[in-house]
Amino acid sequence: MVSSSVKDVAALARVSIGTVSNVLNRPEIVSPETVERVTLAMEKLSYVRNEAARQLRVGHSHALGLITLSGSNPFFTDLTTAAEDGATLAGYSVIAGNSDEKKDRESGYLNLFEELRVRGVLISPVGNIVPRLRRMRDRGIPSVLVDRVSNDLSFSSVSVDDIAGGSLAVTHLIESGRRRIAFVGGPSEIRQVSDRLRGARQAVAGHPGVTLEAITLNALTVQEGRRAGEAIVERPAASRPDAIFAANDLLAIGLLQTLFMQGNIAIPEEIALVGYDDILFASASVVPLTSIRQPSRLIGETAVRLLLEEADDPELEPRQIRYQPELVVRASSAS
Amino acid sequence: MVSSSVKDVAALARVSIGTVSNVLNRPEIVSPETVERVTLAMEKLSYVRNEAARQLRVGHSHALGLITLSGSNPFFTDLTTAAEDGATLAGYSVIAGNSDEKKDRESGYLNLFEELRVRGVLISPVGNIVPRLRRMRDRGIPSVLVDRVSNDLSFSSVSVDDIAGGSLAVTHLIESGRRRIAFVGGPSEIRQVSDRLRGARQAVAGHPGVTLEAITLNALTVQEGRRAGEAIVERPAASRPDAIFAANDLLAIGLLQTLFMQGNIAIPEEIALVGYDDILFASASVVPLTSIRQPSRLIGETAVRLLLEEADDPELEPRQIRYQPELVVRASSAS
DNA sequence: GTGAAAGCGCTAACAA
DNA sequence: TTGTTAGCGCTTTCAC
Repeated sequence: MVSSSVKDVAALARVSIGTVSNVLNRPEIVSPETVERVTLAMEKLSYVRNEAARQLRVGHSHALGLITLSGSNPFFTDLTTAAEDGATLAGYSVIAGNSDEKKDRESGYLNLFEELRVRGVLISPVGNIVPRLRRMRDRGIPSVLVDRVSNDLSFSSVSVDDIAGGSLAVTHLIESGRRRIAFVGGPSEIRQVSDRLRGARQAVAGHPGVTLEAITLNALTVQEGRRAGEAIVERPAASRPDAIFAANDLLAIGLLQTLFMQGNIAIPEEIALVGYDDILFASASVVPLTSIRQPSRLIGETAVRLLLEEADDPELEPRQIRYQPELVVRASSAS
Repeated sequence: MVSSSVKDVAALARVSIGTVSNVLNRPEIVSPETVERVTLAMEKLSYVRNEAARQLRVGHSHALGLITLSGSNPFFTDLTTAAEDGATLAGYSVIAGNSDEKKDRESGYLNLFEELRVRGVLISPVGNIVPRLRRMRDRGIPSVLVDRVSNDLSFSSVSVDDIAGGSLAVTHLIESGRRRIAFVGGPSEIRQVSDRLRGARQAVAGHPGVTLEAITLNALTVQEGRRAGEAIVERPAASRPDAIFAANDLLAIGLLQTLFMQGNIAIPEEIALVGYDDILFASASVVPLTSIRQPSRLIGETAVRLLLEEADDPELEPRQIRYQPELVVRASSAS
């Protein structure tokens, strides 16, 4: 048995295929009896509309593309869930992919989204994809940046002030008496990372006695956090930092595993630790984690809203929405 | 500007559209020079194939549908990532959704997948969807169950022995001297939950002095774990369990938050705790969590492989693949 | 309120 | 090796 089409439904209901299409798309213009008859026929045949055919005809799909930096970071999974909820409400579905911070994965999803003629794309970019996005916009696929501002402001964005966040974290560390601060972060091409570092530098700038060391990793994962932790444990105690600001909570949890659980370094006494994102596990980690909270759901919902507005009206001026992060103090930094 | 089509490419390259299609799909049968010329034209026009049109023609898409129970449970996000990797290798993309353990969400995704004419679906079901899957299979969309066995074995599945897992957990608790055991689990319609409880019951059965209390929650989330924890804290100490087996790690972490961090109940001295899944955070939680490890990536990869094989050959007999779980002992249960 | 028919972009069978 | 053509299932004028 194979899928039935409008033609089969039309035959069974003894109407034309045009009418079937109408009950599908504008039931209000067809008489109640006909709607009834057609609906019945659809059920009898368990008809399911062929989205590809619909899309081929109308020119674009009912899907939104979303690319995040990670599929396992709770910050992004929350954001994704919120985006899905928002999209569903508006009658769209979202195809979510994650770049794992890799340019070729990012590019692969963009290809897919173009082939699929998605209605628009939400993206937290790795590389410099503005030219690519511009080309897509020219062909009718708008995009909005999530958790990131576009350099040239030619695209809408929904982000959180990462410079302020970095500053918030490090200021807190300095105010609790720390002097040798290390920033542990992922690849610096990722804007979120470089901005948080920038904020950290700003905070340090006003305090002559305070030093800031930047430790650069390959990714923002628990594994990489562990790696950084091992390197720190191996140092002589005197040359270790007395505080670490991790670019996200996953990193911080990795650090906790090697520093505290394996390395027996007292947190926060010997080293204070601040993470970023305030994921659900931050408060329940081995040493409850001080973190910078971001409104993940709000970002996802807002981004979908902006995107859909721009899909409906391509002439809309790009808008930059920026939320402020919030410091949540817990044991890992409470001296 | 609007997307260009094979027609535009053909015109620019001065070939027929059939030839353009051939360089797209079977470049080996067209002469190198022509390939060259057509490729150049494609680049010049930045042509992107219209997947909807291709799909309409060939009858099915290059996408696989995947429905998990949760988008925020690391067990499922790992499984999803593995499935994506496997699918990508085979030239497919995966559209991942999560039911949040809700039947209507599950059904919504199945509708979407049917409209999209995905090549097949991977699903960790909530309700009894076998009839629905059967209907889809009749229409050419095969499916394989993930993390779950079909009751009637008419579908392939890739799962982990949850009864063995539950038994493993509770046997461990009994052997470390616990007598009043509580099972904290989500909705019992979820097979994983009822099987883990079943395993727990089996373990208890052989030990006369041991009791098992089942506490049923609405979902397998950190929040619900907290809720269960609060209820236990409120009991007089004497009537509290001396061990808890949580149906997953998220629940266990929620329990840790209320029992240990708010309620000042010593873990494992007063209450031992065992979780399930061994997610990345289990080892770094406030009291490192004893857990039952499942091969999440292996499940995802294997499921994709089976699905693709069945998509290529619908006559294939269903296969049941079942992995064994593994106990990982950490501080939360080490008396 | 309903029907007839064109055409979206592509692939594949067949012809040249 | 390349070109021509039918047709996938749908939506949408335009008649009636």
